[in-house]
Amino acid sequence: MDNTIITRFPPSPTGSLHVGGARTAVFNWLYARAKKGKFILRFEDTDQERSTKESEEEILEAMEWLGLDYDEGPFYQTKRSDVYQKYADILIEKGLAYYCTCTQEEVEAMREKAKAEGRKPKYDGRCREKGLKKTEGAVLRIKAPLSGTCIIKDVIKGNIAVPYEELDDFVIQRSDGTFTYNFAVTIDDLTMGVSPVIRGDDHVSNTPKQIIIYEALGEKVPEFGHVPMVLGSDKKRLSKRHGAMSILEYKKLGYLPDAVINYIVRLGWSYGDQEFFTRKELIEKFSLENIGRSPGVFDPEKMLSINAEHMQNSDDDFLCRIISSQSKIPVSDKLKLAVNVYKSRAKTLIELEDSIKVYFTDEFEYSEKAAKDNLKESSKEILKSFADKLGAIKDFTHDEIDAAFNQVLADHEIKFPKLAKPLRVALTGTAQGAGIHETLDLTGKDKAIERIEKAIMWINGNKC
RNA sequence: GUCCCCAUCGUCUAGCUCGGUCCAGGACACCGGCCUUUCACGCCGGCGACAGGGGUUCAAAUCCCCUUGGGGACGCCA
Repeated sequence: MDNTIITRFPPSPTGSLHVGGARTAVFNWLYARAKKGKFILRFEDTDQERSTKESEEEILEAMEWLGLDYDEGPFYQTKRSDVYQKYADILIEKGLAYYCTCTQEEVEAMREKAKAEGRKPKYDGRCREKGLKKTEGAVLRIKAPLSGTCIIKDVIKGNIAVPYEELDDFVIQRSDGTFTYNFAVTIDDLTMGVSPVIRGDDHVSNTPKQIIIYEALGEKVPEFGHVPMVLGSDKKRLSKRHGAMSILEYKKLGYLPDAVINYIVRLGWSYGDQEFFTRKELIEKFSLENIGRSPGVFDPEKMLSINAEHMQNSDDDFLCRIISSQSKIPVSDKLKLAVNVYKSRAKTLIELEDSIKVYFTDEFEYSEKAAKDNLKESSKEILKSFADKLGAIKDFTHDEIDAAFNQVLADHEIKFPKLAKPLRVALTGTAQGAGIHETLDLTGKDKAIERIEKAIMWINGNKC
């Protein structure tokens, strides 16, 4: 018809969207966006036992959070059996599919035997030429080529050759009338015009089966792109214990969706030495050719640091809105200032919120060590005289504050840190954080005096 | 067992298509230092890899073969 690129993401709603799944979703989405094509969402829910509505909703929510919008769907395989039946009938008519009445036990026995003889475990095709009619308990099998080689044209891995002898006459329709995964996927991709089919590495061995179906139907075989798996730190397939939790967990942990996408894409794909990408840049620069061929290990630390980088590069207003919605602190110039000053000190949105909330509440505690080291008897007078000077200030400007600093410093014959450090602890409860001017600005004059007095009381109380 | 895929610092990777510019570059982590009232940020420097063995070649991380290692798949699951 036309050359529009159509990609798809086909999760089975049997669990949440985790890192690996999200990555193939992102690759498909990016490629469609990069090529100005279409991105389709399709739920492969033919496994009625394990599919749940909750999983479906969670996947939808995760995709929305990541900003992976789709142009068509979501489609549901369970609602498309009539389409599959139509194509199965074509195959039967062409004599390229046949009914088989072997029991599962019989087939299992064949496989055991073949295995024992050192051959590939497979169905031996005993019903292939029997011309059996459809009967209770019969399955529909495809007539697979007996010889020759299947060439998978893979845009990522290059051509892959698999001898047809490796495959058997696999089942395309179960005895209960439902269709198997390989058949449903193929018909879906075919009828939805999907190409390239971008999916995980673990599907390469399914691909020859699907090619057999396309060819039996006399249809054009799409292009494939198999992306390598994501591994855990032990080089084993990623699982919960490696931190392969739901992608939504990262939202809870305070990650930015763009950072998650950046990390996930860069794991297995590269663009020279560049590490940091905005979503826009990714769409501009993404290409299938630059996806690597080897599996990659998921590194939570690197993802964290990419997130920190995205935080730093984020617009203050944008960060402000997120912090406000997650913390109930209303958006204000003060919040914006706080975000601006603290965003380079936080690796996640949660850390950011934690570090600035002291400016929006009167309830905060001194960190034990910070108080012990800085709120000492010797700091009392210094703090006291600074509070007095502050009280006398007319304009709460940096110049006036500096003047107050200098006076206190001169009066007590001390260096700046002797005042600044206890002051920061008095104002924020911790020994580290923003510069003292920013800290004062965020606290406000009256609150600053109040907190200094509170700190002095604390020193007095602590003494006894 | 059989088939398929893969192999550069601890990890993600550049380089491999067109062998020499690579005694291998960047990033995370780690270790020093600078900046600085603190902590971050930033900047500078350090540590650290072509799995092994054979070829081909004047020359190999780059091409070929073998070995080893890792991953995946062999269902009326997806």
